[in-house]
Amino acid sequence: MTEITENAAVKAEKPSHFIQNILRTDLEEGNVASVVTRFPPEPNGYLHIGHAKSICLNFGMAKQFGGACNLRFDDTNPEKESDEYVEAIKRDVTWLGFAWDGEIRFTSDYFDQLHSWAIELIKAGKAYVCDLNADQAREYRGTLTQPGKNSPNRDRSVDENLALFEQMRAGELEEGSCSLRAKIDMAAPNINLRDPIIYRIKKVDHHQTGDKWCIYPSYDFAHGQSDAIEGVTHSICTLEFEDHRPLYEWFIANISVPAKPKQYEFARLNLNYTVTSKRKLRQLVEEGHVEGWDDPRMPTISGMRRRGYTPESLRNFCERIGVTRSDSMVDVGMLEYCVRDDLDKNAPRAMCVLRPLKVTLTNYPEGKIERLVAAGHPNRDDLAERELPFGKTVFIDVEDFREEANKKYKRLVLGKRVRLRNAYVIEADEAIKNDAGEIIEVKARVIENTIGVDPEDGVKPKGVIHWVSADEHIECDIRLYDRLFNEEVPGAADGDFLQAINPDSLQILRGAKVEVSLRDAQPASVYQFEREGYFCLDEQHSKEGAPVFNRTISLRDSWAKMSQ
RNA sequence: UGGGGCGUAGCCAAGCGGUAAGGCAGCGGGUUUUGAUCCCGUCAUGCGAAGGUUCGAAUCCUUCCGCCCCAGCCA
Repeated sequence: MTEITENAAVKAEKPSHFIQNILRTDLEEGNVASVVTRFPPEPNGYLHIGHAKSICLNFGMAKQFGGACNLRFDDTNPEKESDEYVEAIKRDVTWLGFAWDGEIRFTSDYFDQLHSWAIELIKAGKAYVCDLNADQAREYRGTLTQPGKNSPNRDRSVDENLALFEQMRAGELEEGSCSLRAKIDMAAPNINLRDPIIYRIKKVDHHQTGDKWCIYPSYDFAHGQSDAIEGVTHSICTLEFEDHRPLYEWFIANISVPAKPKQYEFARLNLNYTVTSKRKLRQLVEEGHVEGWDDPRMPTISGMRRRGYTPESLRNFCERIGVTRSDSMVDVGMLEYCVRDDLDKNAPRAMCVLRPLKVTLTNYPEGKIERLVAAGHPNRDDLAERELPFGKTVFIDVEDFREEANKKYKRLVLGKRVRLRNAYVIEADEAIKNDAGEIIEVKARVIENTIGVDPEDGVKPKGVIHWVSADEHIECDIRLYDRLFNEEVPGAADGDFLQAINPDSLQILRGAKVEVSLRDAQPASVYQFEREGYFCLDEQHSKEGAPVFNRTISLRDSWAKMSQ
């Protein structure tokens, strides 16, 4: 009874997407015994939010349908790849909350098999060594509207092809001088079928296989066959590979592979005000526009992790945006919502004054320190309470005091009352200024007996502001982040995405004051600094006794909206 | 102008011939010792456009329009 109701509710809340429909149908009709997917990154850069969508999809489908998902490094181009990236990718996938089936796989694990399948194609008269160089090959390929011309070497004998391919393998031929091509159709309207290159000479060491090979298979030749070797049933990739599907199927049909995997495509993630292209992200790193791949402003998994985004929030985001075949541009506001949603529920609360203004409580006894207690979270009693030392001098934020203000301003105003969160109601009497006319201190009074209750005289405080004890607190730096780009589609305007970089994406505040309960804060835990936002310790910049906090994201701020 | 895809609200996205789900954003209101959270309400006579079929069309047919991808020995 309950189950039926719950299932019905779940169904109404979250309809299935087309990949789920395909998997369910294939399982029901017995087309596959179980589902096997794979996440196939090339280790040539760090994973970003777009990869998170693919990871959640591939691992998520395996999990939902009781199947398996492999992690396979698609390492067919040693020139661009490195072990640093494979380590980072493993770390990121794990952090996101997924576990791959069995051992890590590498396409390079299959180089021997792939090589013998290439020979199989040659023997079947379906592949040949072509002597055209890259420029010539381009000319022979034709254009989008004109068919290509056959290579002069297209009808070489099997024996000659075998001998030549062996020479390629043995390193006897120069890089670029020739290649192994599949013999399909130079007049095919789909350019991918115009005798695609399946093996090329690259005399470079490989991060996994060392100097064993000087020829490497192309993506097209390696991917589907690797899927077949691993028993992948559903090879899920992005839309730009759609035109490659006929080629994927051609190889599977013409080679003695152990299984017949199928390729399905979905739309990659586009996020506004964000760049999700490994090439561009690498450029930001290499040209020093950011601190590194894990800079908190980067949309990389490692950057978001350092920023304080949680695995749960990212998974939820990927769940919410859906999986379709239509190009879309998701609003970053959706991501921000997911981050706030998770953090609001789970982040312990604390107080931190970002821009300190000294407040002296003239009627409070000199030297007296009260140990007040505050909840760890307003809606959860399972999070530990914390102790707040309260004394004669406190810091509040400069933004929270005005000499005069209209009724909409719900903070401290001269002659008016405000509540110090988790503490007393106070009333401001005087603003002390320096020679430049800047307010450097506020003299105020504590209204007695106002811990947990309103003032006895019936004059209620206008609002609630946060504060930190001047006697006991921790000095820290705060790093505030804003979007890295000012344009919705960076570079769409003049073609150069670097021109769209937001010069104010990082703002550092020195000398902020955070409450003492954060003495042992760890980088992995995110706190809500009440009324300000969510923050976490930055492991790169923090030093012993000199913590630095990253603002993960601000709180929603309707005041900022109405006051502008 | 070849081939392959995609068009449902500002942004995602259900819907698959029976009279437009849900979420984000926005707007209005309530609760609140965070201007947060939470709660309530509101937000497409309309589904890229025009014709057609049908008692009935976002769903079927025709034509048109727009956008994306493909001419690496990258993936």
